[in-house]
Amino acid sequence: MQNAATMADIIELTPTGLHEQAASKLRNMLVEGRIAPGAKLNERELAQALRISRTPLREAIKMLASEGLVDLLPNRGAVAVKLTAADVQHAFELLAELEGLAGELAAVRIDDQARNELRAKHFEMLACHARGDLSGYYRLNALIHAGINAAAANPVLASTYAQVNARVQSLRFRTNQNAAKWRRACAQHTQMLQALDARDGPALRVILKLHLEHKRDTVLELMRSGALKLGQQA
Amino acid sequence: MQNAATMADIIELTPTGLHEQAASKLRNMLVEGRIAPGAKLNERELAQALRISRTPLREAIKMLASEGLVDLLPNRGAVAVKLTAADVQHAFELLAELEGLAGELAAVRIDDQARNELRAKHFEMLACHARGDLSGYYRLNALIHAGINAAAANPVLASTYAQVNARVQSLRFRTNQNAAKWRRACAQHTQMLQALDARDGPALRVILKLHLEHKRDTVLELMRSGALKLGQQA
DNA sequence: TGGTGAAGTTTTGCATGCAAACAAAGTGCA
DNA sequence: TGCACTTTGTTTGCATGCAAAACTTCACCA
Repeated sequence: MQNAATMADIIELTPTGLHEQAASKLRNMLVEGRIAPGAKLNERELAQALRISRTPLREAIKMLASEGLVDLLPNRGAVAVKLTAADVQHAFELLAELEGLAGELAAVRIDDQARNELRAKHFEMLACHARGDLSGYYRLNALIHAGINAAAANPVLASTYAQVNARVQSLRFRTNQNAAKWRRACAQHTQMLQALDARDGPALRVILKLHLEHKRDTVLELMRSGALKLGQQA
Repeated sequence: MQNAATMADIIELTPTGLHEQAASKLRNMLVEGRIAPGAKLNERELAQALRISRTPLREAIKMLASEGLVDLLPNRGAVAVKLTAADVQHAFELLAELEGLAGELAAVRIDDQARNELRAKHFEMLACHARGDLSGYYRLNALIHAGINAAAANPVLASTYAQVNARVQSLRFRTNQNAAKWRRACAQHTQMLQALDARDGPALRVILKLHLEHKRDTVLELMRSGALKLGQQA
């Protein structure tokens, strides 16, 4: 009968219910911008597209509303949140703090294996930079930041960061840095690794906070120049 | 979208929908401990108690799950989250940081009127301390911290703080301080006001962070001594 | 012509019904 | 008695149906 328990654990991988599947798919569509900011979420359409009924879909939408990804309009359904410049500033103001805290904790709590793995990913990322491989750079960059958050060993912090980050992820997604900013980001990443090696929590906090503030500026510039594109998609 | 949030707050008077009403009531019951940690949420019972059908109730439960107030067990419904000591430490680790950030921002952004109002509440709170009026003290204490968070003028921070705070609110609720800790808390509040007057953001950050860390210790002590009581309610 | 209102359509919100999963009690067997 | 299996009742999860609200269309009138 231990077999049954093991089986249950194994097939835990299969998405538990339709509402969670729907929430997951919609979440991806929202953060990737496949559902444009400001777009209305038609229940019947989405239910047909996801091959489910409206009931679990509505439950999923309520979850996304609590995560701040959609707005609920009374008797008018849900719309994908459309961030203003102020919203972005507020979100990054918080993200910088959260990532700073994660870094300070990670510097103290990380073990050698995780730090070595981060170092490996760091150099892979520098390789992507050298080749001009932007998508590979972003992938590794995200993995490094996720690794720092994981090393902080605080699940509440991790889930909170993920939730706030999801709100601005679609904007970060579209960011195309220029060469100078890209170099600066890489230099900051090198500093991060040094702070990690020195187990200097306060230093890593400062670096990460600065790193996020630069990212904020990049996103805001992009928003101001390319805001029409996003708006017209809605 | 602070616009939507503000609007929603204003017309909070009009009950928007049954799912939101249910979520609000359940949230209060969970935060106040009227639904014990670990307790199962029976859909039919709750639906009858709230005089609604299971459909909007289930939507409300999904929202509470996204807020971290209940756990969703596949095919087994929802249970009120039961915090371990580690959970509490993680939550306060984050709360201290969030409140510190709010303080640093508030010290710079607060206007004279709001600061005067905070000062007034501060002295009212000291009056409650002098009279030994614990419940009045808690009420004013909560208002002061809420005022600082509001003065930070960052809706994303505010809602995030509220969400994390809700998870541990039921524990703070039961906290009965001893005289020495109570005095220390009051002294810290006086320091807060001084930092606000000096518009010294970093100082206010440090004070608030320390304040929350002390609160964390108090809650953890209470948990260890009275953990059985909470457990048996489940 | 521009605006107003009324009928029809669509969409949301909620209640209900049904099938599958779970929990519990009872039955048979060693 | 102790244990495995069956059976019954309960609960969850999802689909469907229906009423109210909102949007659309179009005719009407100043």
